[in-house]
Amino acid sequence: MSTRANAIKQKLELRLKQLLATGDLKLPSERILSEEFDTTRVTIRESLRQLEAEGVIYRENRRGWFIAPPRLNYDPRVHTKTSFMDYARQQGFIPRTQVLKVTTEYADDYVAAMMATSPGKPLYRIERMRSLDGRPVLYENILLRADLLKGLDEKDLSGSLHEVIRNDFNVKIERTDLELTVSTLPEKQAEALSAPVGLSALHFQRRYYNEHGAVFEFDSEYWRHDAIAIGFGFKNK
Amino acid sequence: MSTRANAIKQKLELRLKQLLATGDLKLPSERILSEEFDTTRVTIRESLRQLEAEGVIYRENRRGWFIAPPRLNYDPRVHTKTSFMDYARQQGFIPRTQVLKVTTEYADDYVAAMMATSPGKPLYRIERMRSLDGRPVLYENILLRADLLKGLDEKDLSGSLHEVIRNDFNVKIERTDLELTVSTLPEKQAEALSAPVGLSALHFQRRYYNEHGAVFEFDSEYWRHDAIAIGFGFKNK
DNA sequence: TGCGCTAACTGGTCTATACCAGCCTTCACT
DNA sequence: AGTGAAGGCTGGTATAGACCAGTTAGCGCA
Repeated sequence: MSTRANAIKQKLELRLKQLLATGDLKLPSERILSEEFDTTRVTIRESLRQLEAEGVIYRENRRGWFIAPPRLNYDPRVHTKTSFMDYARQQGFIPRTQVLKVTTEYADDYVAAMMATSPGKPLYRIERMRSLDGRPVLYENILLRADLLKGLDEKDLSGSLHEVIRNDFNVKIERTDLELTVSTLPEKQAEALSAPVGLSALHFQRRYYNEHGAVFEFDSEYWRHDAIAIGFGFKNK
Repeated sequence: MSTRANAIKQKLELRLKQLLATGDLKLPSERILSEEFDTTRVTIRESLRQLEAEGVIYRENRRGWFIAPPRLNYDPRVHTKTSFMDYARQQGFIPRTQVLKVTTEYADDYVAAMMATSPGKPLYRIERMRSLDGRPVLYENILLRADLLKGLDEKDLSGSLHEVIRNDFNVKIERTDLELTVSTLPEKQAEALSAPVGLSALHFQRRYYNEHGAVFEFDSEYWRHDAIAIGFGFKNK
């Protein structure tokens, strides 16, 4: 394209390479960049937004723009077998899980439908935030059937949830299904991740079935779009 | 949030419901909206961009903003078995495939590495665009080992590619791996889809292996982010 | 009736400017 | 040395206005 913003974007990409070479991960401020490229902040921001949407750079609220770290490679199918903590470490990240809230509630119509159960069923709700190398990347909202997992809310939930379920409860994870869409971070999630509201995000919805075909867990996860690459392989029958 | 753009976004969501109720899928123009909400086009556009990023609305170049149609539900694992045409029709869409370009070329270093073969190998390159109900949603760039699929470039490629491979060639699709990231539409892809450059997109990279473990096909696909929901289920071993 | 030009309308891009809100460094005082 | 207030930095949001480039509908002429 021959737009101003696009030309600037390409020049910025060169600058990023230079920065990376010197090990500097912080970009100059928008005002400095707009002087350097002889344009206004609005246009510079347009270029920066493009690079942000590509996952090349990201911003921290009122602190500045930074070069994006490598993505976590993620196979959604191993979620039940290998914990987040484990495979993040395998890829050289320092992962952390923070439990934000654990509550008990009762299924409303929507949740009851999603979990194929009846409204009013008691549920545990767990909200967690996970980070890589100190950078928050994932917000999860987990709903669990309290009648099938009584006492789970008093366990240590800062590690692998499925390890806890496997070890301390008589529930077998038989089947999983998931839906994945590209959306944006809602307000609450954005705040928890200290990310701008409306940042592009990958939204997972997951259902876990026990050996009797009942949904005992229903998750909603928001990942920063620039923090993750989904990858997996399979045999063709 | 208490920002102006966010308040307007919420009001817009109400307007969208009203429009949907009357069956009208076109939004009023930005100028009219900015008068209606007593603000400037810049702010209105910010609200519209948010809704666009969520996949609620989309725009057609210099024609206006429209309410987004339902997403195609897509299981990336059935790609080899069921064709795009078939499962789109199953979900009530009218699909169309348009072959943009078919060329022969030789593997460069990057492609050779991705296909685990040597540079210089002859390849067919197929570029296709696919649409649902007349709306372009997918751009694909397919690279195929010409030595393993000699003559493929002269077949009818406007239907299922893997059906052609299955029926007319002695190549068995044994295994697939794929990587999926959120990115944006590059210039060429955006043009082919008549979409704005930089629109959020789902980027697939796929590798197909034959029964001898060789990569005979390497794909790069860009989907409009608002046109697709990835969904699948699996058993936990 | 049908064709072609025109003019109005659409979003796309850009300038220039202003003020707000949170972060961070500096420096003076204890 | 430790503490705390101040001020300058950052991005975040908003206004007002301009011109560009395709789209579309309408009008007048053949």
